Amino acid sequence: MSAAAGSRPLRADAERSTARILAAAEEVLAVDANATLERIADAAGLARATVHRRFSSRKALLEALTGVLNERYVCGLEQARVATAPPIAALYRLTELLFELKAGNRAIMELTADPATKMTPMSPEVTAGLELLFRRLREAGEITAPDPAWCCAVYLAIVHEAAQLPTSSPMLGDAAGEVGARADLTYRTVLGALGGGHPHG
Amino acid sequence: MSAAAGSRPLRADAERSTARILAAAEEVLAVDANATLERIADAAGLARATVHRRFSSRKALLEALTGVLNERYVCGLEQARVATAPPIAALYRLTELLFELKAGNRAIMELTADPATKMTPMSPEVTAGLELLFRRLREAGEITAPDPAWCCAVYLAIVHEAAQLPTSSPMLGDAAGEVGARADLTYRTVLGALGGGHPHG
DNA sequence: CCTAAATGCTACACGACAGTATCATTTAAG
DNA sequence: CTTAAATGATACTGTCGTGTAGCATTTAGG
Repeated sequence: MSAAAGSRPLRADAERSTARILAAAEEVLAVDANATLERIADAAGLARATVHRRFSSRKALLEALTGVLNERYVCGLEQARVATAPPIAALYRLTELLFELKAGNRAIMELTADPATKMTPMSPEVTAGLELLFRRLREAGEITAPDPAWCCAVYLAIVHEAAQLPTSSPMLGDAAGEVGARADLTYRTVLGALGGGHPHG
Repeated sequence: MSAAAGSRPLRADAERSTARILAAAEEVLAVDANATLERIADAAGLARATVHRRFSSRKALLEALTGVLNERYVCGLEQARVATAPPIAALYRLTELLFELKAGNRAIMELTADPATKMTPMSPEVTAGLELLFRRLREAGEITAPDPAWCCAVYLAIVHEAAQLPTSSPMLGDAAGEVGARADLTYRTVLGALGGGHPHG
């Protein structure tokens, strides 16, 4: 669990602090990407100095945070059996997991990449997993869009929009609970967007 | 054309300065939403002091910029005859216009709204026009999604993604030029996403 | 219990940026 | 041409956020 395994093992409470800081950062930065370290410290119930003790700089904190997010994506990709399960099932499962893990936080992923390079904030592992999924979807005839990169972009964009959709929307009407309804909507929308044969659910 | 018609008519060169500043701001802020006023001034070929003369504060500049963007949207909605033309044709025309006018700059629109309120940066007029279009699309049976707000969100998200798609993508293969190909892709993707009957082009 | 680690708190240095002011110079417009 | 507006350049102020340091206190862990 430790953020950096390079140094001596941290004490138990210190480890908890890092976890609380990362959680607070995720929560605060999701609302305001330029939030102060002090705001994050407050949300974590800690002093700003402690934040600086666990993370040498703001940049370091952001990188650690994107690391956590990437881990979640990887976890989701594994659980969804993106490489082995029937691709439609994998897509559905992955979508559910993304909403459960609240990994749909697109804004946070773009905090690390500096404005100049515009590099992808997602790890190559995650990108590869997602592209594999959409390649398999295409080979199975579930979608027609030939470019995995485009598929990923559309998928993540729709996940983001579905996550921000107000609970009162008629798009989330029946059946399952909060996350289930959003996942369902995302699933159907993405398949339609990428040329799936299901015109509707 | 003047940003604020409240005061005496500006001299011709001053008016040009404001225009150049707004153009530079649009260009620079599209890359880095937190760019300095000095960077904007440099891009406009003006001194930072001049920026402060034409716009009383950074906030004022941002508001003026979103105003310009909103005007473009309104212009596009009018030209596309969103209220009167056959809805599919209006959607296609509007999409073309958005790419021509480079109005797809989603990031800039979110600069005005402070993180707390999370209000929509688009003017009610634009929102109403877009929702009208999607309501008409639904009534015409072109899409099935019942929530206009969801339709708008998905539409704008896909426009944004299509705008960022690299020119080398196989999704932009044949037929028309740059903007035409992106508009075409957006059009097909959106209809599919919202439950349109066209599984592919 | 005892030691070392971790934290809270305060103060401070440093840099970045917004905004203001002044003056000389250029430029539009009558 | 003549006047007033607009600009460039420079300097200055004030604020905010990051990062550092020191000290007293609390807490984990042997």
